[in-house]
Amino acid sequence: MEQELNLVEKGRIEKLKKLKEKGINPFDNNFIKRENINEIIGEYNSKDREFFEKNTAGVKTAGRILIIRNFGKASFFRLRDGEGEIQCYIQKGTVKDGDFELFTEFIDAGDIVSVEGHLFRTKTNELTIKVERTRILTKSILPLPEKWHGLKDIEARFRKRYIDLIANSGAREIFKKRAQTINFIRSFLNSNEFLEVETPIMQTNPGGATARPFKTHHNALNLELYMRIAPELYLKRLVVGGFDRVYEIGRNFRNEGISVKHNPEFTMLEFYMAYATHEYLMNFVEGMLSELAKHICGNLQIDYAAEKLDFTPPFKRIKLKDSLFEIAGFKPEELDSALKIYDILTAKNVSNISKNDSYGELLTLLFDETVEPKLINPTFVTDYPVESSPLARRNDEDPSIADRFELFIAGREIGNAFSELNDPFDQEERFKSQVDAKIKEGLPVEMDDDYIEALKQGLPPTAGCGIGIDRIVMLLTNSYSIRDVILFPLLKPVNK
RNA sequence: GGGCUGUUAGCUCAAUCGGUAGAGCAACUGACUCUUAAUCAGUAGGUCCCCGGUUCGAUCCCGGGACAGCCCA
Repeated sequence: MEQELNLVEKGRIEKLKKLKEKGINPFDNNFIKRENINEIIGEYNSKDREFFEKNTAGVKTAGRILIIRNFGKASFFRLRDGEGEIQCYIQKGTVKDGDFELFTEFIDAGDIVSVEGHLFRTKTNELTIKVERTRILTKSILPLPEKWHGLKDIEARFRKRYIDLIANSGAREIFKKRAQTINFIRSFLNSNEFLEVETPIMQTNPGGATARPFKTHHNALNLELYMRIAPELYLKRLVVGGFDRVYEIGRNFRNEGISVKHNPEFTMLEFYMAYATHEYLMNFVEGMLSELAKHICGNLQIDYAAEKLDFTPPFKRIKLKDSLFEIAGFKPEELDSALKIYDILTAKNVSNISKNDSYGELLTLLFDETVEPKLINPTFVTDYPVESSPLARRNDEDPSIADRFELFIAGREIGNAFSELNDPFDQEERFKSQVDAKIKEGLPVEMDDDYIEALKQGLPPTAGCGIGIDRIVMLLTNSYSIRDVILFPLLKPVNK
């Protein structure tokens, strides 16, 4: 608060005082709009000049002034509300005596004002409100960013997202599309008889994925709690309970690195469908995403960075091992033992590998390294080794692979799905080895006995799928960084 | 975690091979009743990210730190 005020602030505070002296509240309330700006545009944009000469199109709206162009005895300004933007024109003579001077003296770009008047078309045929009454609703004390370049500074855009949203229409568009994406997915699932549910975010035993959780504490119970890393195990309990189709769209938390692809909190869709298989879900996901792309982008082909992504179904499908041959170009004899793969990975400087890793785990790592970045168009990869799929059902013909697929788009993992393992004894065994492995990594896990008990109660044959919403929104909005699609991404605080 | 880059006026950016900085927009004053980044004339505005060091003198050189971006692991 002791900071030096800049000149603009000083001037605005001076205006504030003068307004108060005149009995005008610069932080007014009690204005009800009759119409939003996009309603005005929707109704009158098609009407020509003659229409406005013959008819009086009265409007009463409000918004933030973006820019003012002043001409002595007249003034143009642009007004924006939540959805729309329109030009206004105020002229000495068309407003009450003294109101024009009040406007030019005290109103600045950035202020929020109400506007009442009639529509007309300017010389250049722009739909414009001729202002007859205007009132300041909120005085803005801080200046807007530069009108032409907007707010460019990446850090400032994230820290002060409200300015980014005022100044950069691209940012507004991204978050509208984000909302539309979630709405679309929700209604798609609802219309397929899925039930939306909410499961615990604070958990005593974080499971359903391999990741470091955030820790928190409940005071009254004196209980260590973790922020969930996935909702999976709770959602499947609900399928046991008889909700055959459930989904949750919600925040997960992973206490790991931050990158253009990772934010510590991110949004996932997980849905579970009883009496379905992972094969069935591939078709289902394909349908959902292609309709989503069409709904959001108006097209099945969308631009992403330098790539063109084609969401036309059917998506390419390939077995994990085949992809190493066909896409990465390995020869079968190069990958016929764990040791050989280990050597290839070591040569590629891949860290976090060990000679004790199983053939399947190494194969998956090699896939991540060599195939994943090349999967540009939507591609389902199937036949994952069972070792890297601890919650997935074993394939009936080949028990070394899981009935699972992952979906890749633009070189990134977008979704992960499988036929759920519902054999409580197999699950218990796999949990045990998973728990051992996690403990070795120092992760806080224990056996989820309650989940095993739920499976003993009987989980119907079920398939489930998780889709990263942030990453989907990145694709649909051509965003390079996850931070562009999260309103308030995590940043370190700046110490003063 | 490592490497590279950046941080200068409210915003977008210059400049200074070491002599305390400049433009456009925004602001302020004046002119202007159809503009579209309005125009014209003028004025004011700076902890050059922070802390040390070298130096007669540091925004610039050196060391440390903060935050951010990109790349790598």
